[in-house]
Amino acid sequence: MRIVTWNINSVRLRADLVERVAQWLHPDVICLQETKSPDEFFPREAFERFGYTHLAISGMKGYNGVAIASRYPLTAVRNLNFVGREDCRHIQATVQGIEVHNLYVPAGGDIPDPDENKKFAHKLAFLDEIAASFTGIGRSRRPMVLVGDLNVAPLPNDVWSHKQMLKVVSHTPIEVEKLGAVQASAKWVDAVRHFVPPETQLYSWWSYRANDWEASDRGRRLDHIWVTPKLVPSLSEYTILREARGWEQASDHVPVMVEIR
DNA sequence: ATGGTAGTTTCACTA
Repeated sequence: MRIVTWNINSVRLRADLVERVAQWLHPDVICLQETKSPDEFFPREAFERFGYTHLAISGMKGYNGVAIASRYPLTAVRNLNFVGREDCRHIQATVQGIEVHNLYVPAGGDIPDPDENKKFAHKLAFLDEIAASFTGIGRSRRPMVLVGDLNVAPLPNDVWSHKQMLKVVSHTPIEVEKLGAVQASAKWVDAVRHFVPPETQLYSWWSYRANDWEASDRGRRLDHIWVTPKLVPSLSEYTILREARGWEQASDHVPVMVEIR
């Protein structure tokens, strides 16, 4: 099974780019974040045309929104809400016996201080609640995959400059610590770092604000695929589709793919 | 320290 995660930054604007992702990566399951569309306006026809006839979607007007599109049937579809908000940041479904969780963690604003910045406080609380929701359920359950825009780049080589990013939201020690607690909650294994050693820089997001994203290459790895331990021996391939950042009308995030044999 | 771009909810908000 090939599973892709992609922050698409408006599914209505970029539905056609899903076909290009399908042609490059041949995924069986595509998990999207920031769809920015109420469910009744989700471009179902486009996904069906590309072969993704099974959809689990949770969207709202203008903000957030997550979706799982699959070539195989989706069962046990469920949304979870965190920090008391119904803001379409989680959807889960079971596909081919694997429980897939798709998450869009709050970005957290600009100031990395929960007292000064409510968005940062929300992000930290959100991470705490995800960790709590998975604690203790890793074992004795069906295999699980967690994907999404987690809005944290945990390793020093998940950002273009560890030193310059330590006080920038997405790479602060408190966020890295809390993401680490999420990862420990179900013994999640970072499936991309399973293939790529921590000495190698890896990014999945480049700001729209750079003059030349490719030349400056000030990226961050915000988009992740994690698997439960029993799936690790089955990990067979990964791709971070850097090319997609250069497409016309690109998202600022690129698709990340892992294959599980 | 500043401002840069993109998307949708638009002369404002989120990222």
